[in-house]
Amino acid sequence: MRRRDGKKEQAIFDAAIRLITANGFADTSMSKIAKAAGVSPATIYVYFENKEDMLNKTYSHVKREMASALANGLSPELSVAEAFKVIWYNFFNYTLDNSVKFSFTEQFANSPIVDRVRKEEGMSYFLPLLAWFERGIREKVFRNISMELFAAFAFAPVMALAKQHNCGEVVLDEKTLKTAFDVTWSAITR
Amino acid sequence: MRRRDGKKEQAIFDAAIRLITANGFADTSMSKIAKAAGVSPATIYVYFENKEDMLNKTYSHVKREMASALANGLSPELSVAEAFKVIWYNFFNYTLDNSVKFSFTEQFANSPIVDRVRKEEGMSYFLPLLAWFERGIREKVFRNISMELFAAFAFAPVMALAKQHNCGEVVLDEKTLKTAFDVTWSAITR
Amino acid sequence: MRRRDGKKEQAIFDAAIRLITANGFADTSMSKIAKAAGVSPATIYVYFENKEDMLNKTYSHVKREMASALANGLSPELSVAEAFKVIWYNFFNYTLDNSVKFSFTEQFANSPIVDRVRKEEGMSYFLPLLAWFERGIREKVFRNISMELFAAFAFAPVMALAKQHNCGEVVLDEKTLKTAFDVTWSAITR
Amino acid sequence: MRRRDGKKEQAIFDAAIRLITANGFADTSMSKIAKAAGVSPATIYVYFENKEDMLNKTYSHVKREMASALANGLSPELSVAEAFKVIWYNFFNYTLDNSVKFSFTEQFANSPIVDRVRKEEGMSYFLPLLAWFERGIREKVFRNISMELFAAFAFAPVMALAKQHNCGEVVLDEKTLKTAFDVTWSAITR
DNA sequence: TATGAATGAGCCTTCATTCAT
DNA sequence: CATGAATGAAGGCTCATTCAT
Repeated sequence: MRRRDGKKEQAIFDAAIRLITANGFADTSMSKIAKAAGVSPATIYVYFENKEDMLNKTYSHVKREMASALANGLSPELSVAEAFKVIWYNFFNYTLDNSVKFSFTEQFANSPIVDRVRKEEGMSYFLPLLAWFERGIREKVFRNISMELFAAFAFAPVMALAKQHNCGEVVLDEKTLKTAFDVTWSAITR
Repeated sequence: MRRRDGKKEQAIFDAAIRLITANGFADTSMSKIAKAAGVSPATIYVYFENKEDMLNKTYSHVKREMASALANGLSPELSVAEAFKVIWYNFFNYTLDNSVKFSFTEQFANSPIVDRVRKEEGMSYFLPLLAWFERGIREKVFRNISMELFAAFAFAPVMALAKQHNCGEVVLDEKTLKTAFDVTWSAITR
Repeated sequence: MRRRDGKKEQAIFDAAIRLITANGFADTSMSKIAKAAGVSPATIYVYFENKEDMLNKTYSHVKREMASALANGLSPELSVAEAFKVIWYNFFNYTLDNSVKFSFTEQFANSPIVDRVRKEEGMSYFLPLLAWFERGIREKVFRNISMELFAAFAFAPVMALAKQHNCGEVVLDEKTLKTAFDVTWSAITR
Repeated sequence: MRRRDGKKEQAIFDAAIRLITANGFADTSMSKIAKAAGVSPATIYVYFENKEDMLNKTYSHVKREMASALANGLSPELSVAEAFKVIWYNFFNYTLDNSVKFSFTEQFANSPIVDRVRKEEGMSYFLPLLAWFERGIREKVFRNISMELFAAFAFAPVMALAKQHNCGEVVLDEKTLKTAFDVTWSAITR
């Protein structure tokens, strides 16, 4: 008996992300995903319970990868300011380098298709970053605001710009990026 | 000969916004919209060419209404600072009072379903507000940044918070709102 | 109160013949016919009971016209041979000059859509021509065969050629026509 | 993995031929064909791309069978006269024994529904018979006329009579058949 | 495990016909 | 008489999922 084939699962993930991002969840049939992944439609049901389960697992998969990317280069020796800068640029770079995956997750940010449980699970991957925020408050580097407010001002503008960049509506060069960071910094610090 | 019934069209708009926001575009059948609007499925095709056309026209309809709400209370005598405050609070209030319509438009912000033409048309309704931004730059109230950067920092955080509020993840009381405005203001001004 | 408008009825006939010939009966909607005829769909129901009735009446209309065309130039003084030649060429010319109407009737020759009653009515218009056949038998010009056999050999080949001509598969020049007539003549005469 | 079931395809062919001949193409729904064939509507789409493709393939299927029937009993030793007689009677017998299939093909002889490609493919099955015609010309048995004229006079009357027979308008007994053949023979020979 | 065949349910859309003016 | 709006019914087709191998 063959074991589950990790490569097949990965191929299904990749095909699903690509097709769903391009055409939307409902307009992406299991057959198309199967064909793009090089497997039979029935094979998908070996790895996932059903279409919704496949989406949820794919969503988690991407979110975990994304959270991991954000933490890249962080170390306890860094100052809060340095750490924030690292995270902020990591975020920007991830969205630009992985625009398809980024768009994929954004598509479900306000959608009822991905269930609440998975979304919270997705959030949880980012919790380690939260420690930096709390330290920033304690050290009186950041404004004394709630985490939600902080996140909204620290990352929502980045995401908005990244989306526009991926659509080709805006060009984000080195200088613009620096300006964006400066504005962000002046918003969240005392 | 019967005349076209504006009430029917409005009923279709309302039903479409409500159902599509709740279940997504693809999972909202024309039959369900028709039933919710109290008309026959075929009647929808009297007012719209097809499902996609219905979505596009509904999108425009909502965007126009939204832009109109944002301009409420504006007058040329206001200072830039006053005008911005009016617009910002108008925006916040609209998203809170019309959470369904706001979610509806957000659902298509990064989706290929609503066509580019309609999105640009939707944008155009907001152009009058642009004049205030340009005046703010001229008067050296705002930072000297591009309109895209400005919009990202002035409104993306509001939208992020509004979404969380509508999901029940965050409570936006008077005080929080004031804080949010202050942070925004410190971000975009010199 | 206005009386029924013959021009409208004629316009409906013309549109129906043209569209049904081009696209078939079932693929020609009442709305399309109405639009092509420059009237409202509801207006068609002033002149006809329903779609089937419209087809049947159109069919009769064309058949009567066709029978009339075949008799053109006939007169009692002609010999049987002369009369047959007139009819045969009339038939040929009609099919070539009125290829759309000819195709229209052919479309229903073996179809259950036009009812039996109308088909027999259509046949009846051709009865006057039958007298010439009987006279030809009596005068021992024609073979002593049944009317059905006679019709099959006298006209079926012409129709087959006319159809091919209208499809562009065959070119019928003067010389070919004469040959065709000669072959026909040698088939049906003693 | 299940294998494709030739019996299912044949059942679909049979049901389609029967129903389309009786009610016409447009008035024969895929559901009805499926039910008559004892399969699910969706199953038809396993074997055919769409309704039109199903019709085209069914048409080809019948044409091939028909051409095969016409060649039954032919052998190179036969004289042209003998061979023609064999073919002619084969044709007649086929139309009488397979009146439904014959009507089926006739229904599309002058219709744009079956595409040109399929019609030419259908024609091609009859090409082997063409050799006999050419030999008949060479041996100066047949008149020196084009193939189209030959076909029109050799077979169009047969077809016309067969149709009337199938409608019950004419009875074709042994003697009538012989007469028909004699008339045909006198038409096409010198 | 892996797969292509098979399917019942459902969707978008069209249409012949009627309604109301 | 004339008409555009309105509609219930039906059709072609797709799809998520299961079957049988």
